[in-house]
Amino acid sequence: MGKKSIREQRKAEIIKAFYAVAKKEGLENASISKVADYAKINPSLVMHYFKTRDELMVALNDFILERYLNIYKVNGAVLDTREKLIQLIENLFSRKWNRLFDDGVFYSFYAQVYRNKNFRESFKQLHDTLHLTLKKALDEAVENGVLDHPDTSALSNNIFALVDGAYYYLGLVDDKEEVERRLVSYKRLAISMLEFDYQNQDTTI
Amino acid sequence: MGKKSIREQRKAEIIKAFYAVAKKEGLENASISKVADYAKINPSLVMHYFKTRDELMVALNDFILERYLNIYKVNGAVLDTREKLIQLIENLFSRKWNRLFDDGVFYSFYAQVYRNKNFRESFKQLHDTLHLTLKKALDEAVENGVLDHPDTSALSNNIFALVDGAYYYLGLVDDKEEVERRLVSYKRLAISMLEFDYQNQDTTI
DNA sequence: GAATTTTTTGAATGGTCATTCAATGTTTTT
DNA sequence: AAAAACATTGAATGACCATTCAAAAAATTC
Repeated sequence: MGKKSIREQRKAEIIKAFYAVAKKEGLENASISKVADYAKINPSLVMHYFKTRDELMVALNDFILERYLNIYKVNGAVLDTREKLIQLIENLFSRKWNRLFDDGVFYSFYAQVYRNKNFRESFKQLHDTLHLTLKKALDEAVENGVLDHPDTSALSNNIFALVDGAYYYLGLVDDKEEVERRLVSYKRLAISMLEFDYQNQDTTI
Repeated sequence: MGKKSIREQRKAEIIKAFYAVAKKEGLENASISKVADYAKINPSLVMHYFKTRDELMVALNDFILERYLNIYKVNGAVLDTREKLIQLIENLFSRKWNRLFDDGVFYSFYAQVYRNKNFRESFKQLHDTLHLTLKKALDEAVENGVLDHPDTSALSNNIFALVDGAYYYLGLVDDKEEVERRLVSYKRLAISMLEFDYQNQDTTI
């Protein structure tokens, strides 16, 4: 009895409108009215589905984190050759091309991590999931004899540090050729990290 | 004739108040009134020295970038021993301890890089300066025979990628012991990057 | 077509925002 | 003490903000 609910679709629409406005004008300037305008609905409708703007923020954050997770989704490929392993590493650096969300919006949310414990925890959980996924892939490579490394967990973390740092800097670069050049350098370093001969390393730091 | 101007000191005070409020409540919530309250002056006085809020933003950004530059200021030490070189690299990872500004505020500004070309350019210039400073230090180490590396420019960029990525992730970590553990791992990797034997590396990527 | 449920609107709220402007205070020089 | 230059205030502006609420519109069931 009564009208069929389209609640979830509407909410999704609103979140996407919020994202679109934030992308264009910055998260801090994405107001309820602007979002409603963009979605061609009444501002009250936004408030109907999200009691406060904060609720909308959390929803957009979840939306972004979900997309972020997809970016690094492991293609089911079995890591049984050196080439596939290298391809996996290189894919980590190609966020730019299959990017599904805006870096400006992402870093705006990231900035909140320092003031909001909930944000911090969900961000950390996401990143740890990503790191763990890579670790598992590396473990598979070890099992298949295409990688020899004593600590795949540390290796995974280190590779991600490089990826994150790379994109942090590349966000500042306009020149596409410079971006390409840097990416080659970063990728080469990441791949060299697979090789590193820990036995010869001085551990007395 | 007339009153002595205290313009520059007042402006500095206001910028610091702006920074303090932004640190506490987030950049997006740091309004003129709140800044004036914090500085115990009238909101109009803020507008007297900064015609628009945007002008205040730019001023705070410059202030932050300046501090950021100081963090990595090279201690005049001559890089003539292996230990000093390693110490220099390790210092890059100790932002946490001599941190002079808030990461939340910093990343809020960084997020603007994606929408504002002026911000992007000043950020890039700052980072390139930092990278170049490290490169010069590495060159000195090469001259003094404590480092053997074919491309100190790339090495400098790569080390910074690791530093930036490291702090990106560490911003998510509450547990101090975990931070320490990670730092050790990152530092070890950075130092191992000094060693890397490029002659043996497969360059057909 | 009445009852029910959900969607959607439109008008109103009070608060805060950045910004303007005229007036007042304060310090220095002559 | 007058004049000049600068610092500072306080009141007012209109725009926009998130949020509330009651009413209307639409769709589904009986």
